[in-house]
Amino acid sequence: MIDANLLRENPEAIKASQKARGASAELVDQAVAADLAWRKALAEFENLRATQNAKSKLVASASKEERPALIAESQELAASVKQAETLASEKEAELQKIIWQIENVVIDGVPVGGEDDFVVLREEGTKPNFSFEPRDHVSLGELLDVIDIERGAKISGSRFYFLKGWGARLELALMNLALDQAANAGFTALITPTLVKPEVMAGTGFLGSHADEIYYLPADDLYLTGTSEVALAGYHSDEIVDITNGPKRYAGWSTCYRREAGSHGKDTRGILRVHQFNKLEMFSYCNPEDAEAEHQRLLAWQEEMLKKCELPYRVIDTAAGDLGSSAARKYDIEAWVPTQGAFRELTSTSNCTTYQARRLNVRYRKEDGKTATIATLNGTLATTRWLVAILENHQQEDGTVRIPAALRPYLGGAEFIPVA
RNA sequence: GGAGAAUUCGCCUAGUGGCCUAUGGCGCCAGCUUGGAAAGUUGGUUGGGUGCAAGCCCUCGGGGGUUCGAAUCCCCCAUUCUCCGCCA
Repeated sequence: MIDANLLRENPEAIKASQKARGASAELVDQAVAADLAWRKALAEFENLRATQNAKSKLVASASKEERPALIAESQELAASVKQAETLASEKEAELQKIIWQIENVVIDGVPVGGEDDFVVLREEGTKPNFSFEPRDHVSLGELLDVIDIERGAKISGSRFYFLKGWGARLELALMNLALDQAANAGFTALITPTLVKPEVMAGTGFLGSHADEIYYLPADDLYLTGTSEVALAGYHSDEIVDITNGPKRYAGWSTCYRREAGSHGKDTRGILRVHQFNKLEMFSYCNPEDAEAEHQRLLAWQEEMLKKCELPYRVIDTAAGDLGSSAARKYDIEAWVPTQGAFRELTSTSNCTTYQARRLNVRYRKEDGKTATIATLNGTLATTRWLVAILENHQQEDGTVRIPAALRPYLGGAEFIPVA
């Protein structure tokens, strides 16, 4: 949710942001009008209520003779108070409905445009130079017997798979490497619920335009989360978080579920785009003034992981039109996928500023003792998709895959994944 | 799935229709005291909304209701605990 003060003081800034995203600027005008209407109705109700409270108080101390007249007066008042209260809450609901649709205000400097208008910030690592025809991760998966897509489809349908043998171990190794890195950096590890209530899903901003990507269980009115970000953001909802000693950081591990409703025919081969995968997510609650610096720190930790996995990558600054509704800025790291001759997204880190926290009512205490809305940020540290890049970039001519040195301690010291 | 109990300001707790503008303790903050501390003592200590402000309104798990007036009475929901049943 955007800041009501900003709406009152500088609606033009919000309009400009909405335009940059390709979202509705008209919503902002509607919100300003609804805000005025609500405050007017609220003032009327509160004045009536104050009168009623005063009269009620008189009843208690009134004499027997005075009482009936006072009660009669109050009775009359009660009806108009109720009416005014109803009107005020209707106006508030109207305002909320509009204001919740307005997306986060984009940070200055974010590239304008849509999906293809990202800016490449840097490119790191060396792309492998194969002296043979490289196999894609599906072929390698079969050859090494580490990914079983056929049986995944047999029991669950398309976009499901089994990780098997060294494949299963490799994923756990990757997750553990990431978790250790995060823990050493001061993150608190969390294994999160993957079914959440509607208000939490809505609070994190996922029920907007992406609602059809989410699995929903109507019998229980619960949503399956597509990222542990949902649970991590909800973790401190309705709380005042202590960040006097710096940002509160969590490393959340969970299985993630995505319907991929809008992506039929896209990345149908292999495990690049699947309905279920595992992810280790960094999440940070911090002072809003520190949010942009924290964003850079999250990005640096992500790059550290990419380097440990010895993957060539580039960092992109996502354009305004491609940001999620909660994000004010987003950096993606894309790893080189040799058989596609392309960079593919392995991580994403978003600065949600105070937008998400305001919806979920997460605050911190300022130095003057007053409370204020906190800032939230998130970023991927490892996902199942990384296996694609690791397998393809580190393959040898004989089909074996060299294990990056940083992962070996988690795989009993093995240096290669052998052919099955 | 069935039966019962509970939910009060960080924690514990008092409170059965108006004097609740919510009691007391712990913790925390500030003052006094002290060479400094502890102890003692005095005061403060839930949050939110609105308004230029004074102020006003809301907040006793959440939402409705009864009433001139609800922490208190009624209904629904959530969560926790206990017991029974079922199950991995």
